[in-house]
Amino acid sequence: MNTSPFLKYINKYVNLTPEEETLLLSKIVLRRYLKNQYIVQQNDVCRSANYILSGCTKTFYVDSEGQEHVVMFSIEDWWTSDLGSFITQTPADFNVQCLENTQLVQFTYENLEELYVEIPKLERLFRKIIERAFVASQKRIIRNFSLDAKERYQIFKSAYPKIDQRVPQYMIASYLGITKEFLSKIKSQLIHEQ
Amino acid sequence: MNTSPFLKYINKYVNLTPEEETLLLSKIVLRRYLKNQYIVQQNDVCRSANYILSGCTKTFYVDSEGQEHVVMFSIEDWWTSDLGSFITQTPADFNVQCLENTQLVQFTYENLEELYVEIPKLERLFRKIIERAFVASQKRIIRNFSLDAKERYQIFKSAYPKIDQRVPQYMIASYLGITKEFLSKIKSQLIHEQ
DNA sequence: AAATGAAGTTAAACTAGATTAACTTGTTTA
DNA sequence: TAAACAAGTTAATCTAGTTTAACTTCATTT
Repeated sequence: MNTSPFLKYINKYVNLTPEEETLLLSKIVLRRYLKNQYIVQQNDVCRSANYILSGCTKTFYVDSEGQEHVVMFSIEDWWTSDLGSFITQTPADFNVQCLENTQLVQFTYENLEELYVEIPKLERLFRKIIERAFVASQKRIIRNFSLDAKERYQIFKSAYPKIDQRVPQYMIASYLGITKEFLSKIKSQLIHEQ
Repeated sequence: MNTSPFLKYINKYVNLTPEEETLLLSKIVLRRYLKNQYIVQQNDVCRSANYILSGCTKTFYVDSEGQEHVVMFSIEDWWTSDLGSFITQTPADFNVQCLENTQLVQFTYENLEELYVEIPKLERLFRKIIERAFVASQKRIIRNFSLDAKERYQIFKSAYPKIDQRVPQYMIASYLGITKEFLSKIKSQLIHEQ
């Protein structure tokens, strides 16, 4: 597996010296998961923060009625984890499952804590990454309240055109907070509209 | 205004030396806002990250139809800002308005950037704060999809009993993503249920 | 003390989206 | 090659929550 996309990603945020890069690489694990394998399971403690080299995952919650709710999709060059479980090392609320064969850069909790001490610049890196993730999450809350399902679907498609084509429609419906039947109706409306 | 609750808050996350505390205090501004004043206005660049010493704010978005959508409430010992605007120094998506007379500890963008360099521990502080905020935001998205309005209201009341009593009901309805009329109906149901 | 107006309530009519169920299409397995 | 199954579609019926509108309370202004 090739770590250069990962180092390139890191260097967009902070400039690491060659020694720091070596140290960083010594504390990660490269790992392959097959399609349908779980990276995290609800109620287990999430042991890793994961940067995706290739592949695709969904993060989802199974409610008391057994219904799945997709929180997010993650693809190459982005992160996936149950962050709440990871940072507190307590049982996870969410499952993270591979939708394709997936290659990851994994940080264990302990290694990441050590890295924060050894390379303080990484605090800045992860601060910035999470700032952006938080902002995106707040904007999504607002979109869910101020837009109807058709508008949300159109925004999703233009924001994540790659995901729309790689992922089953019923999961996209779940991400949008609607049923697969209603997504189907929206799509046929969009086709017949023009 | 008394900064000790603020320093106590900071020291829950990181231990500052007396010199670092002095430096930190030299780069903050203490400021009072009156009820109804705006700390941030939609489309202005958000100039400050704000820790609340006393008072209460709402963060809200006005959509293209002129409808208000409350993103969050903030009270003492918590933060308020348009983080997306603040970190990128671009126009704000949200308004932040005081619901009571409010006392703030304000960081300008420039001062906070300087502080991150002068006291790298603060990177850790803000990383952790934002991690927690992000986790809460993700959980809220899931609640909005997996619970009905009555359940969301009950969770809101038990999670934020102080806010429920300090804030007009129509704003709480907006935060929950429902109309004030429907919140009214839910409340009368809850009364007549037992 | 009357008038204005913001916040909240109640109830009838309405709609976005859910539920149920029957059907299609493509894929995997026996 | 048929059977079983997962993913998606269509359509009828149903419901959680919206809209509209009339009314109540209480605080503020004149």
